[in-house]
Amino acid sequence: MAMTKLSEHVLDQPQENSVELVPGLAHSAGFLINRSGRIIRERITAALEPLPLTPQELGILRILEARGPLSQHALSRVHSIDRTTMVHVIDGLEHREFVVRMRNTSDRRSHLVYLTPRGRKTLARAIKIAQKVQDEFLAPLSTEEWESMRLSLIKLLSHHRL
Amino acid sequence: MAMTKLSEHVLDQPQENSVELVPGLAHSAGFLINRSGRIIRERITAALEPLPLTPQELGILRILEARGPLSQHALSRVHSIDRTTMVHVIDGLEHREFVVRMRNTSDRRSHLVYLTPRGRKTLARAIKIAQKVQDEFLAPLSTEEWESMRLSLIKLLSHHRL
DNA sequence: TATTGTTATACTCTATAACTATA
DNA sequence: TATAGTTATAGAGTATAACAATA
Repeated sequence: MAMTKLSEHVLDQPQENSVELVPGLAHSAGFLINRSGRIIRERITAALEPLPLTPQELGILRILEARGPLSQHALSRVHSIDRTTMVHVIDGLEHREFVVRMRNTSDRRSHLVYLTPRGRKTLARAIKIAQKVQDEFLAPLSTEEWESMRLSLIKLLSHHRL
Repeated sequence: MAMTKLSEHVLDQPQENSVELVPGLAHSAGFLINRSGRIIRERITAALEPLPLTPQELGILRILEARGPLSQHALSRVHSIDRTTMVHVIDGLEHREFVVRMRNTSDRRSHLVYLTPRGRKTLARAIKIAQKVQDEFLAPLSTEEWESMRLSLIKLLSHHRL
């Protein structure tokens, strides 16, 4: 359980809310986005732990569901991690029987990664759990506020081609 | 230089833009926020490298400037990292003479961390550099769009007390 | 020659546990 | 007893370099 404990630190010292008291940080995109990202990532990590699945693995299962079987290298490009990192991630998923590697018959250098039925089932559960955490996290925003923020984030990602 | 290379991976394979092609991820707050956070963090990391300063260290210098001298433990609470991690961070900043530790005369267990003149000068340079990276990162958004997103992020952070 | 997957290795960031000095 | 700082250690996540198999 290598969860960080971002929440507990400050909860008992609410007067030290860094956003309110450090004006510069309240205007820093890097601070605001990364701090928010850390909070939701921690919560999703904790919520998915019993499956067990990490947020990163959830992302990979989602890509496989949407795009069908992919080679490890293609998967690592879509997911923006190094192919050497992907080896270990797929090792873990295969060990839990959420995916299987199969030789690509048309290019025997590559392995195609397939979702297993068990992987699909776990994916469905994980999506529900992540959705619930997300709803709680986004609770302070109106539907319109989140939709506006979501579209802005997609604009940023599209523009920077990632 | 242990920078990740999020940009380069996909730039030569633009058709594999994961946001556009994986519908589930385009609605995932965790994915969108963390991916955006990673991009801006990488860019600020690269831009601050010559100072040298990390984004995390920049945050600490900003807190010290806004709040005055703080103990390491107080600083670790405001910045939401463990006090044992803070030891190493302050070690690094002190080694570059951006801060100094001084015994707190009213509680001799604690060290107060002070910004040095050199630290202030570096902070000023770093803020300018980070601002430029931020402006480039936010370029696809209108002023109103970023302001709306900024207020939403602050709402999220305030609500979750971090 | 170039690419895919792999292994070995290392770096960064973070945490936990146990210690010392002080309260 | 409790807290501040420290040290030693470990884990997660990521990268680079070198290699074998295949194209």
